[in-house]
Amino acid sequence: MLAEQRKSLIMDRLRRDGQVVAKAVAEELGLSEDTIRRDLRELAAEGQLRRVHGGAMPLAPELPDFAARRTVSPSVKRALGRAAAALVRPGQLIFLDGGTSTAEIAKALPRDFGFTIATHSPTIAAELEAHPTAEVILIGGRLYKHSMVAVGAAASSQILLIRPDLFFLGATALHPIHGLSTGDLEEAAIKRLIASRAAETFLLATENKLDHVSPCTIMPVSDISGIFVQSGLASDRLAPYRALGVRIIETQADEQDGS
Amino acid sequence: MLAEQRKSLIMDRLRRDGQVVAKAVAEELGLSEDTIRRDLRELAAEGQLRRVHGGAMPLAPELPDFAARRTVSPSVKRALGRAAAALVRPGQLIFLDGGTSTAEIAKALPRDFGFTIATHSPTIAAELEAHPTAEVILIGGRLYKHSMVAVGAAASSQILLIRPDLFFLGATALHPIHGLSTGDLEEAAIKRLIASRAAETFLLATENKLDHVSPCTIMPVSDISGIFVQSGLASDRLAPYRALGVRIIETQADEQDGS
DNA sequence: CTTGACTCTACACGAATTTGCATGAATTTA
DNA sequence: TAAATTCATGCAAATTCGTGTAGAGTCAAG
Repeated sequence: MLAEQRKSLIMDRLRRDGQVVAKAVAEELGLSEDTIRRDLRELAAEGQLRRVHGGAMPLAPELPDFAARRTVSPSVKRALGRAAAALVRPGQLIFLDGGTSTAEIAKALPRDFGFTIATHSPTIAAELEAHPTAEVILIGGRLYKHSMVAVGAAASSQILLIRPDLFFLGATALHPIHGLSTGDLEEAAIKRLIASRAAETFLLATENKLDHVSPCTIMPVSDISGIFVQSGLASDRLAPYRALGVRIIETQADEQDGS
Repeated sequence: MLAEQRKSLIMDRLRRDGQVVAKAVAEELGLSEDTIRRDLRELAAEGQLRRVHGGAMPLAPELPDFAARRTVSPSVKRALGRAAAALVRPGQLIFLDGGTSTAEIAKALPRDFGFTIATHSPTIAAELEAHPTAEVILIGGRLYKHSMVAVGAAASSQILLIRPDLFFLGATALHPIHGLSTGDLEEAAIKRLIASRAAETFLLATENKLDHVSPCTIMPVSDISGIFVQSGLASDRLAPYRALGVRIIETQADEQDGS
């Protein structure tokens, strides 16, 4: 185990969990706490993290807006992201929608083979900067600030030039009768367009999206191939969706809930 | 076994695993560790990887490269960014190039009136999420990972649809005779195209860019309207540029030097 | 075919780095 | 206040590093 490798693992944990506990890392890696403490000290000296008693914290106390949205269900979204990323196969073209759930997919993408990611979210694209093997296609257009995705005619015309194998979609609301919906008309149009181009479309849905309705309809539930949800939901909540012929993929969140 | 063959195998491993352990490679190939170490040293000298104790790591996983570039002169870049942002007028269309200097412009943009920012850098676009009054146009295309900007035919065709009032440009090198240059051919082409569409083009140049040359030429110095530089440079270093009819805007860094 | 220059590899050895343990100080918790 | 963690430092053992050196292989000129 290389020292640098440890440090990058520590930084990964920090970004993922928002904190790092020295003892936990030491046990996990089978090394002495001294070694981990030394790493933390050096990373702190490099300005990579903030040293605290027992471990370390990120430098910036997380952007308030981002933090607020994260508190919804960070570990659940991670689980959804991991499960979705596992569908990716070498050489495929994957379209990632904007949003915090799909951002988790970007973090969990495999690193041992090549594929192409298309996205109209600059946030997702920036996230992929560190990825070693992913080719990235950025879809441009007028940027809809609230959700940070490109929309409009320019975005549409670029989307028409590609044909993704998989489309991982986020939505504000999901309802068995009213389908997928979101708050902005143009955003809904773009999502619909991407789905029409993609061979398969999958939705990532946290519990708070289920059985809700937002003003702008994206498409009926039957138009998507599958929905990723957290495990442990009552089966009668999922039954109406199953009845529409949609695959429901339940994902297990890891034990350690990030705060 | 040819040396080059070993090196490319090492690079493959690095891309695949995100790390390389000298000892492991030596055993696998039945060679001495010395040989592998030599290869690693040479690859590091070529800028292909980052040498660490026990092996090697990719160049920019944790963005040490980015961090290193920042440490060049954070307060100077802030000063350049502030001065450039001060040129922006209400209602204008501003094109921001990718890079750490132009990112400082994005941070310093006025917040008391409206304007439009176009950029082919998802990093810059993400930076503008928090801006209250800026409209953002994202230029898409194939993402050139190293500098995180969209390039290629798709990007070009979108740029041809807009006509910016100002273009704030970054470059790897600046030379009175050889002009502006950078390391990638496509990146140079995109910069050139944007400049040809913009009414005025301004370069942000930290001291380390002056009187250097990179492989791919962007354009002659005389094609740009002005260059932002830090104050306190020897006047004979700037004279050759002034002689080309280019405005030199000197900017005063603030007292508190970041780190 | 031989010679000489050049390159590459393995081994040797001192220097530098890393790691785990011990100790006493500092901090947190009850 | 007392007990329990956690921390920083010093130290020794192990690993890794860089340089110098010698031997093997390649290539071209003679």
